[in-house]
Amino acid sequence: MKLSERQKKMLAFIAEFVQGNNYPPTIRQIGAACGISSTSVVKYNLTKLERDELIKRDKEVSRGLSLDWARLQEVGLAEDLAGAPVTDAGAGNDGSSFNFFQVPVLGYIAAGEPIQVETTDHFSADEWLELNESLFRNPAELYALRVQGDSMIDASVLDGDIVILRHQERAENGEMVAAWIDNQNETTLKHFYLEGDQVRLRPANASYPEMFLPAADVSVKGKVVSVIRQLE
Amino acid sequence: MKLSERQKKMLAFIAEFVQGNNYPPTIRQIGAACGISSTSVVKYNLTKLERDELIKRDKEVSRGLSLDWARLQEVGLAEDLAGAPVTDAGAGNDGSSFNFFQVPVLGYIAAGEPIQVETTDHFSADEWLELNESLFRNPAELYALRVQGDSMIDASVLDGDIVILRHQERAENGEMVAAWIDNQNETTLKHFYLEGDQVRLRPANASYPEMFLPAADVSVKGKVVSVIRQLE
DNA sequence: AGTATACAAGAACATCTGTGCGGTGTCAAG
DNA sequence: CTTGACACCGCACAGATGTTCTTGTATACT
Repeated sequence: MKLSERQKKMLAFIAEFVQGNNYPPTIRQIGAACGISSTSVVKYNLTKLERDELIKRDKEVSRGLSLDWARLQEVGLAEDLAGAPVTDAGAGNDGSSFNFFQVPVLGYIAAGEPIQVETTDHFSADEWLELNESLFRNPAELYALRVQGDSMIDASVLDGDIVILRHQERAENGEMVAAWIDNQNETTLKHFYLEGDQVRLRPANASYPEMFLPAADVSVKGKVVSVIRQLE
Repeated sequence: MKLSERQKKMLAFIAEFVQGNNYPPTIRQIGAACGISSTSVVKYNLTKLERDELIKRDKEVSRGLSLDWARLQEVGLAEDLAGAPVTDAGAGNDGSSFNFFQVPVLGYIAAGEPIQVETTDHFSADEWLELNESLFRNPAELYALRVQGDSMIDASVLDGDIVILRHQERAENGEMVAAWIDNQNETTLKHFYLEGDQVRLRPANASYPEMFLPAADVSVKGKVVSVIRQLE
């Protein structure tokens, strides 16, 4: 499955629009935002996206579409979309009288061996955390992942914890990040170090090896800003 | 501000519909679900709700409405809307709710040497956490404390973490609790073990000693149900 | 060349959907 | 009794919106 630039743009716009308006855009709005003059072309691409199960659509229903965050996470797109900056016009002004906000829980991330992100049964597409705004800045850039594995145990991040990440492409050395490894199609949770043109991904567990990769093969998907653990 | 039964039903239906579909219902769908035959009546009541700022509406936009959960919470309606199924037209039901609540952060608790803490005065709480109800049951019993010290570090609870506790007098052996030590007027965070008529309070850090006390001198103030850490 | 496939445009079409307006019944105030 | 606000109903209508049909342009493969 390969997405065209246009389709990615559509996904980004939908994500952004929904976040700003609390309801999805119309075909024509998508077209306008993505520079597509014809409604049929939008539908054409929407159908593609639906075939890939990246979105869900209710036929003949106005604004009857929603993103499938589980799948998006699976193909490594969710992180980009979740932190999408709200730039475009038309997207909403919400009164922002909210003093709390929602953070999408996108799925699982490997803290042990990098694993294919599986978004099978455990994860319901719309799981959200509600957080107090005072604790975070720029909540729109946040998303959450459930930790799978124990490789970050020495950093006091345990299997099953929820990590909250801020979407960003760059990280300082030593920060805990979600890193996407290109040729392995995997996202993993590690300490990040840029050393020349190499990236070192360090687990916080002596029984796991460090990973050394060409910087070009690693993209930072976000930085961990919070850890939440449920004990009961 | 007083809402009619019909308006409450409409709110409940909207909440439920959005939960199940990820997009809002149309005026006609609301009407059908709430036993309103006329679209204008729906609009009539919708306008009322918007005047009270319980919902937000974009005029001339299909499905252009959204609930203002902040306000709903404010007027104490959020709880009612959470699980209330609307009998008529079934939208997807979904156990999860949008309910959230506040947990008072009461102060500091010692994870090293015991220090004094006040656990009764909710109103002087210097800070509140906003949490999603889906994560917890019986939120009224919850409160939070900031951890001071590193004696629980082996349990992955660090200095500065916030622990959320459920208020309860009893604990199972091994659970992490906030324990009040009578003759010292102190509360401390420890693993709890009842051994005969003695209580053993075990830190999760080899450099701190266990405490052995008469059961009569120790009262459990609550059990840790969650740990939250801010990294930035 | 011939054919199949992916992508795109534009216009016509069929619904969907919010709005507006006239009308009904109730109820309390004048 | 009359008046007026309030809650409600039906219905017509315009504008919003998804779908479909036809046409055109590339590209890859036979």
